[in-house]
Amino acid sequence: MIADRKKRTAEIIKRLKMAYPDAHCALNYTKPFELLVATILSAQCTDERVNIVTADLFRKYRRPEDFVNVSQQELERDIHSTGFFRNKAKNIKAASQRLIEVYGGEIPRTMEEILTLGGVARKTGNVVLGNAFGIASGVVVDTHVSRLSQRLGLTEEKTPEKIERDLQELVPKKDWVMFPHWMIFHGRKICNARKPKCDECVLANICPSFGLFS
DNA sequence: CTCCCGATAT
DNA sequence: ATATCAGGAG
Repeated sequence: MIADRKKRTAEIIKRLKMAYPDAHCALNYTKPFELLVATILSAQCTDERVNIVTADLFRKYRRPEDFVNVSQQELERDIHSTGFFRNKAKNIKAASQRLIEVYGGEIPRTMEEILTLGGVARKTGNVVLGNAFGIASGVVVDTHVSRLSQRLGLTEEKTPEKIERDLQELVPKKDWVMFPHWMIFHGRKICNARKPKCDECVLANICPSFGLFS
């Protein structure tokens, strides 16, 4: 059962790695703090849109202090097009405040500490720790990783936390950071939410959901 | 579970 | 018109 899943996961990793050798974090950033802000903005928004917004945003706001000092209203205008702008502005300001007060303006390097920032849960924590610091704190489970893991039969769970636990059992720790990138690239290009292109999928012959959505 | 929310593809 | 996009909090 679990051994079979593990073997299939290894095959999935092998094929996706081959198909997407250039998979990477698609959010633009030049330092860990920028990746934290970009990832908060990426909730229910395409990373393409986030990159358009952060191009100007990171020119105007360079340090946590800059987000603390600006008015809620002005920050809302600056991030408006990413959606959920009231929550996101509030979360970015609160996280920046705590970064200054408790962590000397630096992003902490453990999941436990990152989770105290507010507006930041495991998904965002894993993105920042994995991509900015190279720390394999867990497996990023976003909408793509969630959807593909279910379709591929790697999990029957529904919540991100439970799916992540299953994936940590199946995916070798050395691949924890790259696995989500491969899954996300595949989710965007082939295994779409709406109409997956099963006829073009390199995983077709080992996918329990082959043809199910087309 | 609901709510937050604009931009885009279909 | 509607579903979906590197989610998180109450």
